[in-house]
Amino acid sequence: MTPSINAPDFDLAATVECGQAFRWSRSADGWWTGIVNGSVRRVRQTGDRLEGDFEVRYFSLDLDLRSIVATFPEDEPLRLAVRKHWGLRILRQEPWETLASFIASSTKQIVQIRQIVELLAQRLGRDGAFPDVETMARAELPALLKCKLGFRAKYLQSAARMIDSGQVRLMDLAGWEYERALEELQKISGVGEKIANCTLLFGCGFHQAFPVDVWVERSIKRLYFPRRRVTPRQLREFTRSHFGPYAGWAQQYLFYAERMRQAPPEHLTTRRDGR
DNA sequence: CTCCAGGTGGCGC
DNA sequence: GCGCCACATGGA
Repeated sequence: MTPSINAPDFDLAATVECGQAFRWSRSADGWWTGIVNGSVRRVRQTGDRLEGDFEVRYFSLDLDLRSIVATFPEDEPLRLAVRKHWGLRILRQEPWETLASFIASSTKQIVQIRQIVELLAQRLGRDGAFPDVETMARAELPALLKCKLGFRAKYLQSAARMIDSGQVRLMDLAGWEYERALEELQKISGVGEKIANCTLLFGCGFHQAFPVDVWVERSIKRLYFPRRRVTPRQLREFTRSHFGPYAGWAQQYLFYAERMRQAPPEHLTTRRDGR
């Protein structure tokens, strides 16, 4: 019989579908299948019961969601997003796969990011696992282009090479100060503030990292700065000061709520008419 | 066919 | 700093 635990304050579907991970999919029978740290995992949630091949740490089930949300500012927009998607948790993912996935993400739709990550795993990885840094560092550009990376191929290749050669110390970042870790990642060409923050939040345990993409920017402008001009400088200042020590978690609630406002419920497909 | 996508680097101001 | 543009590729 499969192992199971009581997992209160947890929404498996929201957690794996909110845009932070790209290798989970749901079967008709309600089971989710994902590849975590190179191995296949099958998980199902029924009410508060979580069963299957789960890892408590990966799903951040060792953290108390109520305590985290208690650190959020008392504002209505965030309160609504949290209520709507209660149980969404930030995953603890592998740093390299996280960085690589988000390098692949720039100006791509989520369905296409999933496709690129899958192609990289199938063509370059072992047994469907995401290719490690060394493998990616040795990969030639044409091989990466076949994975539909387009202009991102050279960025991914140089990222792998900088990490493999020790110029960027990806595996050490978790123990560093946030600002220093952010700067370290931005030494990589093709990695700016947004991708660096995604990597720190989803892959390196920095709860305060606050990625600002087009959806979050739209959300924040609409909810917090209606009919006002906001410069990039002001936006950055706001996202770093307003949301507290778990700002990244707040960001994910805002991101997912904004996506769900415009997308059909179960798939993160896009509409382009803005309504 | 046209438009656009979890951005970034390089450019001119 | 800020605003603009190119950058590959595929889905709508």
